[in-house]
Amino acid sequence: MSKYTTGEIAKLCGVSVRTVQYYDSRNILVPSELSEGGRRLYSEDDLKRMRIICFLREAGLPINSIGELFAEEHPEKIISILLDQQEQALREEIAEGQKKLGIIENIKRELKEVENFSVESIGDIAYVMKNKTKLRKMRWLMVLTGIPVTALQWTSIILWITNGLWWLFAIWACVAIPWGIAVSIYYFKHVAYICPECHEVFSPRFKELFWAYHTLKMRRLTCPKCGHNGLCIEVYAEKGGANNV
Amino acid sequence: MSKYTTGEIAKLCGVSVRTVQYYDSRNILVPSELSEGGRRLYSEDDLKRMRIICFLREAGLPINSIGELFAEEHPEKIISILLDQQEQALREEIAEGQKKLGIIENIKRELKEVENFSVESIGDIAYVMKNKTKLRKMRWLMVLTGIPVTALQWTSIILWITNGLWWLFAIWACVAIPWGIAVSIYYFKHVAYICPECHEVFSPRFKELFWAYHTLKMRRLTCPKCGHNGLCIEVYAEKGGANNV
DNA sequence: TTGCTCCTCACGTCACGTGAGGTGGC
DNA sequence: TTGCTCCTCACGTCACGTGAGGTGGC
Repeated sequence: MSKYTTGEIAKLCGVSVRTVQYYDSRNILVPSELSEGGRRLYSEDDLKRMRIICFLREAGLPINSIGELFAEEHPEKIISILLDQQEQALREEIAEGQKKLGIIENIKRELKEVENFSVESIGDIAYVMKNKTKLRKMRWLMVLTGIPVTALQWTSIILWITNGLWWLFAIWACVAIPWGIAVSIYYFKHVAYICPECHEVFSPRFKELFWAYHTLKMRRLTCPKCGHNGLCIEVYAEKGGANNV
Repeated sequence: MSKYTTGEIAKLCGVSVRTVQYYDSRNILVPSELSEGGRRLYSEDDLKRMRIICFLREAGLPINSIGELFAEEHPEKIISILLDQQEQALREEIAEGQKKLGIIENIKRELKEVENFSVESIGDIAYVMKNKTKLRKMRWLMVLTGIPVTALQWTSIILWITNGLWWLFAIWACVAIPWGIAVSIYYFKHVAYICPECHEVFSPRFKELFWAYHTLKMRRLTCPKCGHNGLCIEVYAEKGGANNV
């Protein structure tokens, strides 16, 4: 019967000598014999067992579980539980990793649009990302409530042209003007802006907001804190005031 | 200027008090003030910084990297490097997780076909899995080399029936019989079997092998080690003999 | 005065890696 | 005798969690 030394077991299983020693100390794989000089001697069965241990470790099973499996009289009872648990854990781990990856990719994308980068810009990106869905929801809500108004607008215009039916357009005007004001107020109450200079989140005056130059995501405003005038990113305004984020 | 205690910072950022204290000890977020009683007092800026730290931690960045980012005079130089590194690391982590998941699923599938489960059965599964591609390759090789022989067979049979061309079939027989023998020898030289009882990997005699009852993956054989007779899983025979796996 | 919060050690986690200093075995 | 392998401590990793024992602040 051939005997293997620590180093041989390690090489045959593709692990370090330290790992083999560690499994001994943790009672996962205790050598079946010790030499007179105190060296570990492993049997053929030990090698087989080590191969099984390494295989299960490749699947990510913790060594304690592997140890329990070997200690158990009826391993068939716990093996499937262990595998199910590990599968569950791995799925969560992967999902976690993908979530992190998503955050990284988001940061990278947003980073491209930042001009004067400082560490605080990351705070702005965090703010934008966390409220992105809320802002999007609100914008969609506005588009959807706008559809009937727009439909009425075109219907009334067409009827005016084709049938000379002018009063439908008058009704539309009576509806659309208050609707436009209400919507604007609602919208401006629920958005805030981030100063690219001092990274303050602020809600500007309605008047400034209304007339300011803007793109889809930004608006040229003056920061009430540092006085900087520039393009500010639009975000959803958290309840409780802009400062109390 | 409002000041926050450790507990307030923790609650506002959704972490534990211990975490806030830990970031202080690691110089990631040192409170801007200490009370006379030695309690940590955090400013508004500290809170903002903590938010950024927590956000970057959500992306999985190590706190040391976050600390460097804040220490750096030109963070724009290292932020993209850090993000790229982290993205790379996450992709590897996810790939690693998926590999482990694949192993788990494989074990589960193979486990269903095992009757008398013992821990050693996992060793068998490992063996089967590691040599699966080799075995599959060999089987495909045999099928592919068999195609011209089979083509010749049918061509000759058809020509014999339709044109009375008997000698083509005779040629086929002269080719096919040695071919069959050669292929069988080659095949049986490259496969081994695992005893379901003692988990020994063995290569049986050609005669026993040839006549034994078999399915696609198993063959009824007698184990030379323990004498057990039963269905043994077919595996690829590792070079250097079956025992020296 | 009484809860509540906060403070500082200090150990534990998980599976080893990495020396240090010494020795077995060919 | 000389390399090579192996041995046992013992600390380090990473980001905290979890007590223990004591104190600040309303």
